[in-house]
Amino acid sequence: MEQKLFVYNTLTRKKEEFIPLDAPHVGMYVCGPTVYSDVHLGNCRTFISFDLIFRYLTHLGYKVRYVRNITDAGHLEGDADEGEDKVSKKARLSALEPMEIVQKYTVDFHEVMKTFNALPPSIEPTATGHIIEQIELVKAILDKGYAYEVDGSVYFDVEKYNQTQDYGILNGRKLEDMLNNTRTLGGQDQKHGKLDFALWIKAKPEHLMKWPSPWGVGFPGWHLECSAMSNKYLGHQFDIHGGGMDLMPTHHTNEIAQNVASCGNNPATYWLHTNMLTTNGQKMSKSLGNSFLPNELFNGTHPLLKKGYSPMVVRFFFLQASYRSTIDFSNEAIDAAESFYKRLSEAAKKLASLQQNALVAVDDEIESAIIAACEDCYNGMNDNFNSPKTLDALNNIAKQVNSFAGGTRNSGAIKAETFGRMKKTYNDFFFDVLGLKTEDSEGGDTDELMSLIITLRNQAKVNKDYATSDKIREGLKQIGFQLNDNKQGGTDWTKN
RNA sequence: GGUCGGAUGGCCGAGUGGCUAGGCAGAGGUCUGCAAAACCUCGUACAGCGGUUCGAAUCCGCUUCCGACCUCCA
Repeated sequence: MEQKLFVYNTLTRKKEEFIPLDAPHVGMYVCGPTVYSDVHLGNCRTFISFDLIFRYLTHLGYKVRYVRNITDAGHLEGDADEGEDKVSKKARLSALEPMEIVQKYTVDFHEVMKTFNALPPSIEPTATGHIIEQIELVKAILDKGYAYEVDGSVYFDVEKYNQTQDYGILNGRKLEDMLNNTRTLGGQDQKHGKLDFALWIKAKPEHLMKWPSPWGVGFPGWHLECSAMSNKYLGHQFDIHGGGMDLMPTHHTNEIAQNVASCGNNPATYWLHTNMLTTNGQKMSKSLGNSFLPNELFNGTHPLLKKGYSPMVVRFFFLQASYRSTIDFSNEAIDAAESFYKRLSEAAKKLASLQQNALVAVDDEIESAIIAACEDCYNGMNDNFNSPKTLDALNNIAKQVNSFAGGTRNSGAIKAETFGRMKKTYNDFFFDVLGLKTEDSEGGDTDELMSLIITLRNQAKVNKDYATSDKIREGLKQIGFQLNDNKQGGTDWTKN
C-alpha cells in the first residue's frame, strides 16, 4: 500500500503503523449489537465509526473480511451469570417467541444502518447459529485446564490463567487490584474466584433459549460467541478487533483469555475502541434513560430536540470528532454540523457538473493549494482515521471548487491533471470513504415543478415585478425550498 | 474507594515543545433589484498553580472540575 496508515492500538496504548498479517487481506471483527430492543444512537455511532474504518481500508486497496456478530442469545440481564437471558426475558414479557424478538430487532438494526449509509459487513454471524462451535470452545478450554464445571455450568478460572498469562493485558489492570475492587455480587457461590466468568450456564426449566451440551441443558456465556465466531471466520489470528470502549475492560479481556486458553494466542494484532456518545456529559445508555432512538432524531420527536436532522447530518456530526473522543450531543453542535455538511454537500454537487476552463498559465498558488488539500485528505485518515482532519482538507477543496464555480478563480489556471485529481479525491473521500451522500433530488415530480416555478419567477424578474418574484421566493422558503440566483442568470434550489 | 481518560476562543472540534487547523455563530466587504449562496477580511483560545526549557497550550508535578470502567451496556 502506498499510504502509511497508523492506528491507535489499545493493547499497546500507542499509535502503530498498520501492517496486516497477510496483505492485501485484512481480517476485522467488530462486536455487534444485542438484538433485544431498538438500537440507540450511541450504538449507531460505534458501527458508523467502524464503517468508516472498513471503507478506508477498502479504499486503500485492502481486501477486508469484516465480521460483525449479532448477539441473539447468551447475553445476561443484570447481575453476573445469575440473571435471565436478555432476549428471553423480553420474549416472555411480550409473549413472543425469542426468535420473533431477534428477527424484529435484527431487521430494525439493518434498516437503521442502511439509513446511515453504513455498508453491511462481509459476514454477520449469530450466536444461536454457532452453539456447536461454542461448545467445542468450552471443551477446549476445559481440556487445557483453565475451566471447571459446577452443577451443569462451566466457569473460566481467571486466577489460574493469570499464573501463566496476563489477564489484564488489555485493560492495564493488575489482578490483585481487580480482585480487591470488584464489587461483591450475588450468585458467586459456584465460582472458585471472584473474577471467574461463565462459559456455559445451566438453564432453569423456565428458560426459553437452551441447548443440550456435555454438561446438560444450558446456554453459552456472553463472551464466548465472539471468540468462537472470530476463530471460525477469521482464524486464530487476525488483524483488527473492535468494539465500543465499554466492552474493553470486561468483554474483550475475557475474550482474549478464552482465545489464549484454547489456542494459545491473542486473536488480534490491533484492538480498536470507539468512544461513547454522551448527552449533557453523560454516557448515552438505555439504563440511564438518556438515549435517543435514530427515528426520534430524524423526526425531531425527542424532547431534547428543537428539530429533526437527516441521517446524513447525523453521520456527518459523528465524523466531526475522531472516533476515540467522546461526542456530546447538543442542538447547537448538530446545527453547526448541519451547516457544514450542506456546504460540503453543495460543493460535491457543483463539482459534478464543473468543467475545467481552457488552460492558461498555471497559477502556482492555486495549484499547490489543491495538491496539498488532496494529500491532506489522506494524511487525516492515515492518522488513526482522523475524520475531522480529512473534513478540513475537503473543505479546502470545496473552497477552490466554489471559487471556480463562482468565477472568482479561473479553473484553467491549474493543470488538467490537477483538476482531475481534485475531482477524484473529493468524490473518493466524500462518497466512498466518509460514506456521505448528497440529499438532492426529491424524486417524483418535484424537479419539474420547481423548474416551472423558477421559470415563472424569472419572467417576473425580467419584467422587474419584484413584488411577485420575492413573493414566490418567500413562499417557497416557508415550505422549505431555498432559491439561489446564480451569476449566470439562472436559479438553483435546495431543500432544507 | 481503585484504575484509566478528559479540561482548547460564544458553540463544536483537530493539533502540537517555537511556524497562530477547520466548521458554526458574529463583524466588515465584494457580488446581487433585494436576498441567499459563494468569495475576501477580522476575532489570537488552550482549567488553575508551580517546575523543566532560550521558548510550553503542548513535557513534569500538584490542585480543581468532569467523565468512563470496576455490574449488562456500542
